[in-house]
Amino acid sequence: MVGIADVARAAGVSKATASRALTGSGYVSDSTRERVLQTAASLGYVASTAAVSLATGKTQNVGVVMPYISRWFFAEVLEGIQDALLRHGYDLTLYDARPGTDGRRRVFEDFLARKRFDGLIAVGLEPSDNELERLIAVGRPLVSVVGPSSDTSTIGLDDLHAARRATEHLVELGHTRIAFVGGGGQHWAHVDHMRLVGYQQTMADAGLAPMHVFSPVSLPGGYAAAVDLLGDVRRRPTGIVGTCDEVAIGAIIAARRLGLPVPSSLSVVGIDNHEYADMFSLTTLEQQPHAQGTQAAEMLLRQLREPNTPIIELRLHATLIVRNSTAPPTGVPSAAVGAAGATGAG
Amino acid sequence: MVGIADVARAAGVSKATASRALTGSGYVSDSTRERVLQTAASLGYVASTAAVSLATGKTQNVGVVMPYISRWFFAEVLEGIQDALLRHGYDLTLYDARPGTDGRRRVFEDFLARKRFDGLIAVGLEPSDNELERLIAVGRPLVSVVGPSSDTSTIGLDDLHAARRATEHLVELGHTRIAFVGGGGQHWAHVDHMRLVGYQQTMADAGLAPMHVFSPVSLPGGYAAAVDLLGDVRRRPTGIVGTCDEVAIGAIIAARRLGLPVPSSLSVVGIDNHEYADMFSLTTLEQQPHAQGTQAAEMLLRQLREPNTPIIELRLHATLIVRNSTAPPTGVPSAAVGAAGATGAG
DNA sequence: TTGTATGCGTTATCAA
DNA sequence: TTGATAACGCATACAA
Repeated sequence: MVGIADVARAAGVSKATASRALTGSGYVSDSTRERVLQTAASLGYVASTAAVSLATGKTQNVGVVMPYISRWFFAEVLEGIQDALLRHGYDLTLYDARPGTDGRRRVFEDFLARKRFDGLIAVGLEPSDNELERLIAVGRPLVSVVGPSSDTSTIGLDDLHAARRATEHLVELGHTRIAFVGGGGQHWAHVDHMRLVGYQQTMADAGLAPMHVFSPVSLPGGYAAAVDLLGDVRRRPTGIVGTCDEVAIGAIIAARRLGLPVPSSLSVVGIDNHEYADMFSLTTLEQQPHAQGTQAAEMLLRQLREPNTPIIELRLHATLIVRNSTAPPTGVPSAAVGAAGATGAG
Repeated sequence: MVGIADVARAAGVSKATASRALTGSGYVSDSTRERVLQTAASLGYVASTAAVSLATGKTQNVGVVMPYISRWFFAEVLEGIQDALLRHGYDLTLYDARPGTDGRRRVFEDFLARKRFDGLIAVGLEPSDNELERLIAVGRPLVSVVGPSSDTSTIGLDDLHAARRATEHLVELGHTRIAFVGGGGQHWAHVDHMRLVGYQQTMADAGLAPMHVFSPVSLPGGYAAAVDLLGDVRRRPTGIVGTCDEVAIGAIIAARRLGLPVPSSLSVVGIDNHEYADMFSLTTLEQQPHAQGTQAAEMLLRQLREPNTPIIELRLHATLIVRNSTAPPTGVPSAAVGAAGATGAG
C-alpha cells in the first residue's frame, strides 16, 4: 500500500508537511500544497482510517441503533441518515437491536462499548433504564429520533397533535361513531400510546364516546382488527383513525372485502403518508421520516463540530393530506355543522 | 480511558502477556490468563479498535453496499446480514448506492477506497463496468447477493426457474391466457429480465401465446399496470404472473376494484413470499431474503478465516406456496388435463 | 511461559 | 513555512 511517507518522498517534503497539506490544517505554502495533492492523487494515496483514528481520536463514523430495519419508518429514516452522512464524508455503522433478542443485548454490552464512532443516532429505540444508562455511558454525542428526550437532542413527530388532527378531521366531517385502531404494540409503545391519547382527548372535547380497538401496528394487523370491528354491524363505526397508515390501509382493504365502500360507508384516516397511501387514496397526516433522518444526522454532525451546541428537542407537526378515504357520513350533507344530535344513528 | 497498559500493570504482567491473554493467541498460563481477564473486566477495559486495526490490519468490520435500503427485499437481506455479523462480533458499515445519484459515485470513488472493512457484500448492485472494476480493485473478499458472479462468490434466487414454476402452475391449472406483469424496471433489470424469459420459455413450451405488460417493480406499479390490462375486456387474461409479490398484490387489488373476483375470475401468482402475501392469500414462489443475507455473511466470514476458500455460486430454487389466489379458470373443471383446445375461449 | 522492543500509518508538538 | 520526532494503543517477533 502507498502511505503518506511515499507521498512525502515523491513530493520532496517531510511527512509532517505532507500531512498538513493533505488534511488542510496548519501552514503550508500554496505551491507545496498543490504539489503534495498532485502526487498524492497520482499515487492513489488514501489515508488509513485506522491510523487517522488512532492519532486523532476521531473515526469519521456515526453509529445508528434501531430496533427494526425493514419497517417502512425505520428504513426511511435510515436512508435519510445515510444521505446526510454520505454528503459529509462520514461512514455509517448500523446496529440492529430488536427488542428481546440476544443480539440487542450484545449491541448494548459489547458493540457500543467499542466506540467505533464519533456519535450515535438512536431511532425509535425505547431503551430500558439499563440500556439508556449504557447509551449515556458511551460518552459520545447522541441524537434520538422518536425517543425519550432526556438529556439528548431529539427529533420526532408530535404524536399527540397528529392524532388530534386526524380525529378532528373526522369530527369536522360530521362523524360521531369514530374508532381508534391501534394501541396494541408491545414495542413502539410510546408513540402508539400518545396517538391513542390524542384521539381520546379529541373525542372527549367533542363530547363523543371513544371506541378503542387493539391492533398490532402493521398492515395485516390493521386488516384483522378491522375485519373484527366492521363485521359486527352493531359496533360498526362510520369513521376509523388508524394509529398509522399501514393499519389504516389494512382497514380499507378489510372494508372493501366486506363490501363497505370507502369513503361512502366508512371513512378512514391514517398517520404517516406511507408510500402506499396515495394508491389507496388514504387521507393521512404526513410525516417525513427521510427528512427526520437527515435532520438527525445534521444535528449530530453539528454537535461533533461544535461540542457546546445546546441540546434541542424538535417536535414536528404533521400536515393533513386530504385524499379520498374520508367524507361526511351517510345522511350528513356536505356542511359539517349541526350534526351533533345524531349520536345514536346507525 | 483504560488501556492495555493499565490492565497489565494492575494484573502484574507485561503488556505483551496481557495482550496474549486477552486475544487468546500465544502461550499464557491458565492462572495468569484468568487473572488478566478478571482485572480487564473489573477495569472495564475495551480494546481500541483503531489500535487493533492498525496493528493487525483487520477491522472486524464488513461493508455492505446496496442500491436501496427501504425496499422489502433489500431491508430483509440487510437484517439477515446484520444477524450473522452480530453473532460473529463483526460490525456492519452500510453504503447506500442508489443508481444515478452523486452519493453512489462517491461511495465507489471515495468510501470504498478507504477500506474500512475486511470484506464486502454487494446486494443487487448491478454495477457498471467501471464500478465493478473499482469493486475488485478494493482488493478485499467480495460476496454478492443477486449479482453478477464474475470471479466472486454469489448467492441468489434462480429467477429463471422461479418464473418457470410460477407460469407452469397456471398452465397446469388449465389457464391459457396468461399475462406477465413486470419487466419495466430500469434497475433491478437483470432479475426482472430473467423472470420474463422464464415466463416466455414456459409459454412457448406449452404452445401458448405470451402476453407481456410492462410495469414498474412496485405495488402501485403493478396496480396501475393491472388496471390497464384488466380494464380492456378483449385483452383480459385469466391468469397473471407478477414479476414479484408486490406487483402481484397490486394486480389483486386492481382486480378487486374492478369487480373481478380472485381466483374465480382471475388467478394471480407472484414471486417472493412477501410479508403481505399471506394476507392477500397470494400463491407465490418463496424466496427467503433474510436467509440469503445470513448465508452471504457467513460465506464472507469463511473467506476471511480461510482465504483459500473456493469461489462458489449458489442458485436457490424457490418453492411454490399455493394459497387462494390461483384456481382453474372458469369453465375448466378441477382436473387440469385436456384444457388444451380452449385457447380462444373468453 | 513471560518480558522487551519494534512496527502499524497518522497527526501533533516543538524547533528550526 | 518546514522538518524531526514523539505520541496514539495495540500485536507480535524475538529473546529470555
